[in-house]
Amino acid sequence: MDPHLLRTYVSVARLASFSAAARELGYTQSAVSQHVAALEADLGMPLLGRRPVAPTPAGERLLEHAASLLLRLDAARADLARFAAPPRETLTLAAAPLALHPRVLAALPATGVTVRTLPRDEVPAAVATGAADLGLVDGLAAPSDPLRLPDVAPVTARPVAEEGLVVALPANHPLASRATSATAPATSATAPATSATAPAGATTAPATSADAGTLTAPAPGLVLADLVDARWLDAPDAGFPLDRLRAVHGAPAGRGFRAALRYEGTDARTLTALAAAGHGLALLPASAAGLGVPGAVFVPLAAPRLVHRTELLHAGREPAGPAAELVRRLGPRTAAGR
Amino acid sequence: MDPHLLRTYVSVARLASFSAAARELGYTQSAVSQHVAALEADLGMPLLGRRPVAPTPAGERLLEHAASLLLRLDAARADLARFAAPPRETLTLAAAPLALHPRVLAALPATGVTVRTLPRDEVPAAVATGAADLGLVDGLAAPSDPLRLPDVAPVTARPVAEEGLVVALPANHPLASRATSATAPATSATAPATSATAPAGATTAPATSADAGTLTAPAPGLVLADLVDARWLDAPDAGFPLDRLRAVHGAPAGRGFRAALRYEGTDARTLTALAAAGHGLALLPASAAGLGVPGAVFVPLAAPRLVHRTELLHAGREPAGPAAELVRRLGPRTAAGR
DNA sequence: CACTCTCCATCACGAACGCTTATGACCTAC
DNA sequence: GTAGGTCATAAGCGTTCGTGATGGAGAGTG
Repeated sequence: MDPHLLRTYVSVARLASFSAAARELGYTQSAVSQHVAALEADLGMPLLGRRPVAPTPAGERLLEHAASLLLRLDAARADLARFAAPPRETLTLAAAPLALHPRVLAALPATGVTVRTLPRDEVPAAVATGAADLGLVDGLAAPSDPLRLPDVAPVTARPVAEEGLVVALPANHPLASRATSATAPATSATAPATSATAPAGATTAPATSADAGTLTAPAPGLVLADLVDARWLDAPDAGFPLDRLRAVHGAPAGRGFRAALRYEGTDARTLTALAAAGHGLALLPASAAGLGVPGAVFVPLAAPRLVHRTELLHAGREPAGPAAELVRRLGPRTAAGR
Repeated sequence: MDPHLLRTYVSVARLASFSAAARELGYTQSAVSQHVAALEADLGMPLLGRRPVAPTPAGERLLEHAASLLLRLDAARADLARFAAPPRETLTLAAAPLALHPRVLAALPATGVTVRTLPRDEVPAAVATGAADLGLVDGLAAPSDPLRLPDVAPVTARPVAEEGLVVALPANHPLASRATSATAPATSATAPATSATAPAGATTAPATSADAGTLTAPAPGLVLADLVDARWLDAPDAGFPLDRLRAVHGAPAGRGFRAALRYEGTDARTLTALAAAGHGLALLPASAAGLGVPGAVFVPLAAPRLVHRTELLHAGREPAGPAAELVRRLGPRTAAGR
């Protein structure tokens, strides 16, 4: 199980071609063929079906292991390199689409910052391999529970903020009347000041309701179970995967929360605009109301009791340089939670 | 970062000797020297100080990574091998010293079972590498919270049981009067029936306090904070590491919970006997009262609100063979918790 | 059906690598 | 000072690894 062989195997499996993998890796097709043969001989089982080139069941299994192993290998390299090199002056921040919390924006240094939006599950890898100094990931969790991050990469997580969840609707949607606040503000402020000062861990109650018309008799929010049969935006890279909603609701994978329009991209504002245009519902953090999307209505999610939690990731034990400063500003308490 | 080089590096660091590592690995001392030199050249930094042979700070860091990487490499191998081979007939169970819960004992098949007690942090590795089919780990956690397992190995955890915690004392200890029940039963039953039928997740309330008189209120149990200055048994392989108690109490590492006698071993009954003999306090699951150690008194822990949680580990997605049967008997609910 | 194109497997060869033996430099013990 | 231990270095040599060339197997085309 030489990592070299694993690397070529992963390439071959991904490209479904020995020749293409050879081109990508700078090898000869012959070498790639020998690599795969060596790996299959080492493990004593076929890994790839030829013609067409596709992984066997065992090969599929190996792909999962190999991805994790190679990532951790790179992460170890990066960690050691970071250990020796002097701390960088610049700060690169990898953020999931909905994770760029106002609290973080307020704590960023004035210069030398690069922000990169990535799909949610690529952020830990970016932090681990050193492609980014810090990462911001978000997700659904019970109040004050840590996020269940995939343990593909060794990173340390610190809580940043928790806030309520809302469902984005077009203004003419039948359920829009349950919104507690008015439509989105006209000014498209980049950093909404609401909840920017809320301490992490505090469950942001849906306070400061604008008008009291919807408070008592009509439901103050939506129940996710009532939206199982609705049409949702399928935005695996920008919002929450629909399977996540199904898991939260307890539905089996593939049942309920049907997809309407599918959005392949990582822009949270685009996603909100699509919801506002009636192409499907979207579950968003409450601060999405500050995105300034005209025509969007946000209805708080009343049940199940979930929060949108944001966590800050860094590699290794303690960050250094500007990353350390940012961590210090965001998290005065070092070991948060259990 | 060839795993071969990592393996030799780990051996050299552990044995603090190039020559000894060469003997252990079946290499020449020269080869080991070249391995280390190659690794240092690859990473561009010294890893070992010579004379005496000791890791540099960067080398210490690499050791952590290397241990995890090599373990995962072995785990991947074992998983693939398991994937191809027919399911085994026998069942090997690796259990932490306090994790062999009566519920599990009751569910074991009649024949073909091997139980192996290991230190707590070696159990996941044993399961991942295939040295054991299933693992049982225990730990302190908030009620219904999953254990925080070190992610050194890719394993799947399922809850088995939760029960209260007790502090083991000798009968003549000043705090022994706070015990709720009498001393250990005379009969040394192998499988205590108490709490064997208690459902998982039920917090064992400290009920039926014995007598009053010590302080203002007749405390029905002990508060961990009152025992910070007591002398504790230091049994890193059998009980809970003292650092774990310090972390629970919020004390900095190394402060409080001083060690009295140190026990190097994995026998829970021995540990209880040491506590009964007055060599120090020990924090144990409530079912330890059934170990049948004469002279031992067990006082429930009233605060902080913690439970002794037991989880079952298995490698891969789904177990096969007798392991699958055991998992099925223990965990009717497949996906437990969040 | 022949032809061609592309794909992957196999063979042979040169270069590079990896391990061993042998030797040197250095330290500690007596 | 010598002996015994350590680790580093050099030379030798077998093995491995990658390349280039060749061959068989399908797929598409006329």
